[in-house]
Amino acid sequence: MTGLRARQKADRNRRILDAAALLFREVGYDSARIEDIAERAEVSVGTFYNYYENKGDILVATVSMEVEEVLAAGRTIVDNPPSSVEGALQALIGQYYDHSLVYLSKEMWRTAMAISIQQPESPFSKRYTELDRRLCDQVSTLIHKLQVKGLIVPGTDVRAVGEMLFNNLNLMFIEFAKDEAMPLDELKARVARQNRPLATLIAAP
Amino acid sequence: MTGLRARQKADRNRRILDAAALLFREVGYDSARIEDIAERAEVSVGTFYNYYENKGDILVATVSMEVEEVLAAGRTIVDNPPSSVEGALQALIGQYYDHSLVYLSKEMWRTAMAISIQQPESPFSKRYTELDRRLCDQVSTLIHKLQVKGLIVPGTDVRAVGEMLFNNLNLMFIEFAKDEAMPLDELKARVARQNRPLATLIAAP
DNA sequence: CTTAAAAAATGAATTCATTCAATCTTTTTT
DNA sequence: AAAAAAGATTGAATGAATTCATTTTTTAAG
Repeated sequence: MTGLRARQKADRNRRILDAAALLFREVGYDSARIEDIAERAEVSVGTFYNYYENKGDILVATVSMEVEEVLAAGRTIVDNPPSSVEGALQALIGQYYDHSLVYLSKEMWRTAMAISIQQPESPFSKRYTELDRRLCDQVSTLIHKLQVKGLIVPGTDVRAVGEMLFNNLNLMFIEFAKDEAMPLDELKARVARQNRPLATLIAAP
Repeated sequence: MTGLRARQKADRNRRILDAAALLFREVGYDSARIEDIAERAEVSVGTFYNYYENKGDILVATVSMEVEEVLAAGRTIVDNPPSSVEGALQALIGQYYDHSLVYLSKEMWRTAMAISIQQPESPFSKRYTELDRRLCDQVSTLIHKLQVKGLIVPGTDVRAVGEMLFNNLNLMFIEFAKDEAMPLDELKARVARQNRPLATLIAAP
């Protein structure tokens, strides 16, 4: 059986994470005070810092959980993709984007992305970056599957194409998060337009 | 002649900007205290805040000056591009990347990019975003010129291609800034590989 | 069961960005 | 040229994140 210490630790960690996620959603990242998070989690401020390096860290932890879900959602598309290059891409990317705002506000995304850029060495930033890499892989995998199905011209550098498509959809998501006024549909439409040339050109005749 | 007040204002503004740029380079962004910047610029802390909304703002101002130079450097390539799609792209992108680290450290880039994402409504963030847009336009312009020259298949959506190429080079630059160990050459090589499929496919036969 | 060692929790103290009411300087008006 | 108005500067006060010496709790040893 697990020792008392280990159980308490896991328990406190969860309480802190839950309290933070909730408070971020309620009042936004900036207005959420560490003191309040600590109070809700029934630990001291000092203890908070034993579990997370800094305020940003716990946001990135929250966001990472969301990205895990996005990855899982993407898997259903990759496992059974539409049979056109453009259609498959739109399905996967649409899945990503639709999931993105279910639990997180644009402000939370902005903050998490900013932190993962600014402090790339913190443990949770590394986790976030790793998740991005897996999303990128997922896009490449989709392209590869389409190639195996004969939908993409043989000899295409699948990884290069996947990376370019992913980097584009990722940067466009940053633009989307920066602009509170931009609706999801506009994001999708713009990315679809950007994808079209490449998608059309790599499609097997 | 300009009024005394206007002259003093311009002078103070320059002193603050110079002091900040220097201090950022000397000790890095985080360790540079507003109090020290103000002291070097021979103004009070309060005055600093009359000129810049917050600490991030003045970094983004510094970085923006650098991006202006990158834009100017890019113009020389666009005005007289190499006569192959891949070559032209590599020349322009190489110019961008080579310029990027002349005056700014990776840490300064990271911080500036993070701020422009996190506080997109601050005046200098808007300026930074605007400069990004102009860089993107420059890439599209290059593609367009190549198309006019007959080097790219007619009917290609030049803007869509330009945006995708730019978003890719931009995100790769973020990755580069996040990884202190990555050398410029690796960045260039990776982007060149990513560009190849699209560059090859849009090239007129 | 007691005691020593290790691991965690605690919150008061520190640090730094940011604010704002009071003061000073420049410009405009009479 | 004096007075009023407008525009700027100032630095002490505020507020929030982060630190760290001390205390408390848990585990391991005898």
